[in-house]
Amino acid sequence: MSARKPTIADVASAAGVSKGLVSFALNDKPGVAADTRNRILAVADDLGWRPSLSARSLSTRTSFALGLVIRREAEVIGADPFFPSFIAGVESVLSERGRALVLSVVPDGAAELATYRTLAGDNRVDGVFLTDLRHSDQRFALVEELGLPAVALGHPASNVKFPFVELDDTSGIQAAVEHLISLGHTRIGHVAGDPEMIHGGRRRESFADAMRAAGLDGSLVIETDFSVSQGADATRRLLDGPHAPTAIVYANDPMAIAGLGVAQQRGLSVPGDLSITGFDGTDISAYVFPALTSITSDPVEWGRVAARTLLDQIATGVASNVALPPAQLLVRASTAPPRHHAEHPSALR
Amino acid sequence: MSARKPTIADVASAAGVSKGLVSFALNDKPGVAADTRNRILAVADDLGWRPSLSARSLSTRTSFALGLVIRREAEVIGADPFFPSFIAGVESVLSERGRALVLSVVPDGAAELATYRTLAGDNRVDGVFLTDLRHSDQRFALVEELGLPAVALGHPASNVKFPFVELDDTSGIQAAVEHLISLGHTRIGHVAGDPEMIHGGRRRESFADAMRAAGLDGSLVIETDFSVSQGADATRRLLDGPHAPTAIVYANDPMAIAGLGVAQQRGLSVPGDLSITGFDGTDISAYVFPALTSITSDPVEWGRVAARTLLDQIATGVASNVALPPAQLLVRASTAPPRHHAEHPSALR
DNA sequence: CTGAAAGCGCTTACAG
DNA sequence: CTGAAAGCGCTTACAG
Repeated sequence: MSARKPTIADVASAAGVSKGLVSFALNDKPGVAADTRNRILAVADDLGWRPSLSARSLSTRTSFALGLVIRREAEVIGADPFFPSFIAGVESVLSERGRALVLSVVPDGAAELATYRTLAGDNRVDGVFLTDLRHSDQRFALVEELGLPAVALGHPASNVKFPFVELDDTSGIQAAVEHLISLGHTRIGHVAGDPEMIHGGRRRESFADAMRAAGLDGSLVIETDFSVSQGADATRRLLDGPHAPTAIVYANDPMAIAGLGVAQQRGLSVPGDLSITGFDGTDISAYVFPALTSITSDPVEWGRVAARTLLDQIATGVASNVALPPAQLLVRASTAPPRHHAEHPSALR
Repeated sequence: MSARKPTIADVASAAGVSKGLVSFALNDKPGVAADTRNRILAVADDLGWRPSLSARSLSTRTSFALGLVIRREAEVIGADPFFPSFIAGVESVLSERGRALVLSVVPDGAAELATYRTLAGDNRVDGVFLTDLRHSDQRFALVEELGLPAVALGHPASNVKFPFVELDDTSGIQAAVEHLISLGHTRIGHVAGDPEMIHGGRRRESFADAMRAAGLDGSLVIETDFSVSQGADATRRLLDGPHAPTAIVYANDPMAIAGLGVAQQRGLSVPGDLSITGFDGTDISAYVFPALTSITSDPVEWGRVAARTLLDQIATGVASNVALPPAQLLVRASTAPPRHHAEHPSALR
């Protein structure tokens, strides 16, 4: 009824105990008789007491929040649907545990590192998610220096002291290449992502490995920064080259959609003249024409598991690495036998 | 040098003043001689003192953070590139003012309201952004009840006590309709967004108004939830109807891209048989084939201005509404005269 | 099993 | 213009 929010002192006096005991009851500490504890909690509930977050933060040096720093250039940020889904997964875990997500979006590496420093220095978060891992990633040393608990998405290149949650994307790329080969393709190109990023580089290697395993030339690769515009550009260069591919494996869906646009603009039929595969199985990839064969993962689940892992790491100081189910090839309409191979037996398999 | 982070007491004793004076100097309060102030600040800098956020929060009841609650169903969340860009704009302002962004993603209206309550009850944020405004939006009463400063994106339907930052999208829709009419189209359909949402409803009205102004039938409208799948579905229904349109105005780009897919799947040529316009001018819309005529706004700038407005509102209790430059029609390749009107004079204008 | 008290690191009247 | 002290609302040894 009073305008003032009730504090722990109000609860203590209403329950006829000391503030300390209320705190113990709240935090499930031992040393409180069961019925005393229940009485205290009932009184707290009656009064509508919500323990003050800032008071708890000050005495426990805990912020009850987790941090996510996204480093993306303005041009790339909108096209990638990974983060919204990932964040939805993270949120589903945090909300039920009374934690909040602090999000930063930064344009470059310097701002990224500065942001982690500020987050840690302000005690703004209790731990951070590390996404878009890079080779020789400076964040690994930084979070250690800062003593900031962390969880990485993907398999770090070097040994690190924090847990990671990985989702194998190599088998998906391999499956895509094998699928194309089984359709009769032999000249297959790859529009790769940013080679600085571990997952960009690894998808590229998986492509090369799969081609090599089939005795084919896997050097038809163009690197990009994962952006739509570079995806379109890479497609043009591939098609203009001396050995134009009959199929292209893209490192993400937005680039594949841009590649589809380039092909169509040139009057090439997809998949008749050119087969195309994407990566991520985004919503929209099912609705372009032809519907995109893609490699699907589950970013929402990735978010959930990463959040749980980070929370464990913070609470106990240790958490085990998790391997999520690998990304799966989802065959839709953008892949078919190459035109001059249409009657090839392998196409009938 | 010490492992312990310096506190205000360390700064005070090092500078030979009281803690109170350090606080006054830090917060630019009057009553500190200029050279004393400079000396204190220099000492603080020397010691590498970072005022504790939680201590400040506890005494000032300020969190130095802003909240954004995004209510989206899982299916829609990934496809809409608005939020990543908007957030990047918000961040650019917050980071330079030492504020953080607390982000929540919730699946439905009940969770949305509960989240605002928690954010306010925990004093987790000093104010909130209100996006995706609805008619008779329950959040308007809620933020008032909670005493939570807010800024709305778009023009609220009712009178509200907080400022809003709007971006006119009606003139863009009108320009699109007029553009299509000038090309010779008379049967124009509209794949509308969620009618519950103010911007969804308003785009629909703008469409109807523009058609009416030209003496055309503006009833060829199908409502959706803004999702890609419903966009595709609405397109099919429009094309299957008794008066199949020769042009369709979509309420967002992802639906327009899905509509393009549907048209192509049916063997319709775009823009030959069907002209299409999108909304938002997303990156990818320039790379599909044919490149999408769309209506472009500037979500990054929207984020910047909204953040500044909310910060003003929090600091001073008032802030003026802002009208951003209206969304602009960007004509690309997905619009052309209808085939049987190709020789119509209006097409040559 | 319970209580009284100090402490977390700031801010802010209040007195000089 | 400056200092000493109380207060924000919790948690946590410490003593019983």
